[in-house]
Amino acid sequence: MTDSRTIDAGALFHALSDEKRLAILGILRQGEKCVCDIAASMAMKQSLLSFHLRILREAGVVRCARVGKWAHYSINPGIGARLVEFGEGLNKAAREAKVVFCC
Amino acid sequence: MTDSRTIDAGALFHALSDEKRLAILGILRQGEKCVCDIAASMAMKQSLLSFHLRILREAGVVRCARVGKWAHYSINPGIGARLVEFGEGLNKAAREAKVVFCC
DNA sequence: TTGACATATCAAAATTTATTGATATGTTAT
DNA sequence: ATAACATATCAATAAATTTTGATATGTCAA
Repeated sequence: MTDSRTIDAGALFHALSDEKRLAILGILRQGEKCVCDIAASMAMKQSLLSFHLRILREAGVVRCARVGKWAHYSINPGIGARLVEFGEGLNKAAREAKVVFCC
Repeated sequence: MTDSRTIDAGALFHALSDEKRLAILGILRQGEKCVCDIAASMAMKQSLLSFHLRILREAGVVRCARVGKWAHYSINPGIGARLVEFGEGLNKAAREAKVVFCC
């Protein structure tokens, strides 16, 4: 059960921590793409691309729709909200932070 | 120049991709803490804690104020906004995503 | 000024993650 | 059925990150 609700923050951030995966995400910002299109704009071995796509997929960052022999990848709607939520949590904590000198 | 504006997404997400660092962040949500306090609630070698704090610090997630022999760590105000911004960018892209069948 | 303390840094070892090349799986066209 | 294609997976290696133990640095108190 790896849907957009069940992903843990660690896996999500790990998926986003790699430059190549961020580049893939950059390409997907334009819209849905099949693997061959991503490969074309990335100069990257097919098996490696597949590896990175899997990590993004399993972390819930992207989703995949198989259409015949092609795999169409797109940004998972809802993943942005997860990040916004996390960011707002940090904001809230930082705003309310009590500066209690502890030592 | 490692301030809250100049951090790159890769380093930021990498800092947040580790369970122990997320746990540290969880503790800092309560407010500013010195290293000894964090150590007390984390059962973790001092040198290892220092290592993780450095990664969080260099990614701009937390900041450190030295007070005598103590180091006070707190969540960097502004880091939440970075995440919110990134998340909203993804949301926007996902919303506007053209499903152009490419292959 | 010596000693105890808080934290940081360093080098080595352990662990994890990324990359490569080869092969497998499933699909479409012939 | 066969061949060509798109993508995924696997085992081996390479590279990066984390953990450990030891030591260094700076601060405070006696």
